[in-house]
Amino acid sequence: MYAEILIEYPTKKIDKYFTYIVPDTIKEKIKPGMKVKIPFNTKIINGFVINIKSSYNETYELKEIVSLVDEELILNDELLKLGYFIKDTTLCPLITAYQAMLPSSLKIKDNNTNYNYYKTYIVLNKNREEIKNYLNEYNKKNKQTTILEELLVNDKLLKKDYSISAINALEKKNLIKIVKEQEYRINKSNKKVLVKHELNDEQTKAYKEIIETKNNTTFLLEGITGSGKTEIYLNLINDVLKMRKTAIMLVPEISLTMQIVERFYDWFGSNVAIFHSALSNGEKYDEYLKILREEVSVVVGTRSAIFTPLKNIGIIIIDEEHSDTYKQDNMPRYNAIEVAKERCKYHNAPLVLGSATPTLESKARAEKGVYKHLFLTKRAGEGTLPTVKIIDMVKEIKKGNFIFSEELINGINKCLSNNEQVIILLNRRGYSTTINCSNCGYTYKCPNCDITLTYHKTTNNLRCHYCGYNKKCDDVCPNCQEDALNYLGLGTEKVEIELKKLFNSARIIRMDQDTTSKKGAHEKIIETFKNREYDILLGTQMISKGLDFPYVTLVGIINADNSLNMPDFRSNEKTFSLLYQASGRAGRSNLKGNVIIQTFNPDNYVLNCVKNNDFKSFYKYEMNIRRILKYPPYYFLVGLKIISKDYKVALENATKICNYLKNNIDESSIILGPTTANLFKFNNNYRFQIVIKYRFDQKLKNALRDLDNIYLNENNVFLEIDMEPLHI
DNA sequence: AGCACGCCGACT
DNA sequence: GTCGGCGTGCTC
Repeated sequence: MYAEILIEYPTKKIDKYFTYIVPDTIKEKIKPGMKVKIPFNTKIINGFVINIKSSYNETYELKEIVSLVDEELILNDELLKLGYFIKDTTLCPLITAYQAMLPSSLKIKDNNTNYNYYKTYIVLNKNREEIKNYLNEYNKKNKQTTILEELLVNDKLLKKDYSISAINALEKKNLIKIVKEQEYRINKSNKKVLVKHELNDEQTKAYKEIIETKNNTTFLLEGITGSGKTEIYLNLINDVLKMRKTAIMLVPEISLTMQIVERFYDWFGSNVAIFHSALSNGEKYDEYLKILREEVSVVVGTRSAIFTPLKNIGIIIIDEEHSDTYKQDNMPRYNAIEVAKERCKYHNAPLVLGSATPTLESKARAEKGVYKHLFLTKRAGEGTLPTVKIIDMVKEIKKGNFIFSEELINGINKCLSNNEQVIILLNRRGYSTTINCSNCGYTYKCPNCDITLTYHKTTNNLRCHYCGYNKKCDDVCPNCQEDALNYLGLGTEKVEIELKKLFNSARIIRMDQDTTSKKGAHEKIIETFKNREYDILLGTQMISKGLDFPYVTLVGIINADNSLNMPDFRSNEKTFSLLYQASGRAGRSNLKGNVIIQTFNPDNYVLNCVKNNDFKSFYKYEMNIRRILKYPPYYFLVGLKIISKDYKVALENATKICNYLKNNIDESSIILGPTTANLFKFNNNYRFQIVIKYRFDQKLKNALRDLDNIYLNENNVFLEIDMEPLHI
């Protein structure tokens, strides 16, 4: 018996099967999808079984598998097959696809032996009558008798809570015994008594349409902010469970996971497993085990939760489907939406994509009838859409208001006096975005990357937000030694300081990458703000999505131009969705909401669409641009990056690749470049970029594969291929 | 990826 | 003379 095995190393160079002899001792147990120990070259490493076969035709001598690593953790057939799909669509080494499917604690290269978590209990070793008799005869009170009495009430007690000498004595007398039980680190007991909201007409219609469709259909549920999408999801999953099937629900990121997860626990109790990056390895391991053991039927999680080994999937729901967190930006560069489609096809299950601002791709597909289009146009409950105002900051600055407009200041004051809450959004962290010298014009740049350094006042240093480089701040210009350094641009740190100056009685909390690095920090900020321990929540885009604070009546957006000016073909779309989502945080209860958008481009079409809550017009406008410029959804994209420590080598190879593509792909496809990549220098690597726009190209995939293979053996230049990139 | 092997330069 | 730099090639 022989096994075809993938090696744990995630490189394209050894992306192939290695054949090993299966020793008789594990013949009965070995299955595809198992992790094994194997000799490879000079070391014993981990491998992953793909196929079992009875003969081999290799000419060289084979080695034997050393041992199985875990008999319980097997990737099932569906997921094994899915690995090939990932490899084929993202051009990754097969092993990386399987690595992505496993929680970090179970990754193939992980050598950690045991994540199982045990608790030690004491239980009675005789029946109750015997114990009662014993207590009567004993007729004394001490630690031992207390334990026995408590054990008569409770079946088991945690060993660590009681005196070890008393326990030992009782054990000797054979009255109790010690038992070890495996526990899950996350334990949600049973469901709560539910306050189910009645679905309104629109919700009911959407819900019925989905639940009555018995086959693999993709739905786009386009519902305005606060229209009650989650309520529909919960009802759908509830029905799926009744049919004895399972469900996956994806959410974009942790900051909003907890609010949604709580509702899932309320509905489904211990039938839910959760996955997101803030869980510890042990927690992830436990949640994974619950799924493998078929103890849960609902999984809620971020991107990688799309790979959970649930069987008999009845529905997959992807909330906030426009979120770019669903695409992984390193190997394997998969998009969870595409993976979801594949899994739904396999299980013949519906896929629901939900958003207030779907991607243009999704909306276009829905309009073409590829997806079934469902709408929610009304806020559920009492909420009404907020009133949005655009403030011209050019005029405000003339009045001397550099950061906050008069209108915003008044608005905040009004909120504070009404005991309502405010959210302030600024999509940039740090104190100031650049420091430059007004004497010689010097600007601080990262020595490793082509990017200006951001000044952080709390730590008094300059940081590169890309590679993490940081240095202490100087008092004078390092170039001309003049005391002429200017702090330009605005970050959340500075806004926080200014807010505190202006509203000294207000309680202000800041939420950005710098205040949420610790485990649980997200939840804590959201929780305390929800409990109204703070009046103003200030933060970057992480505060814009999905959160539900009934007492927020004002959302202020500072420097809305920030994201508008990003050098990316999606910048309009990103801006619209960011501002629209942020606006949606206001007025979610019976209190009327207001939104103030501060900008230097008050006439900008995108901003005015946000103002009018008009996704339709924005969509039409942006589709026209995309059509003219031949971008998605009219064309598909491939992004190639050519990376080298040596500028010349990078450029030469980029040009070579471009020529290769011109000769080897369909002439209807458009090749752009080579140009310098968006982040031209990153970590001391020079980066060039080629973009391919295509519609139907039979030759493209092969050409890309060939290129990929050619560049495997290059040591000083790397080729990175990104199929359907979100950013170029 | 990780490691052995091998071929050159600059040290006690 | 030998230690160690990293370029090359192989791994069932």
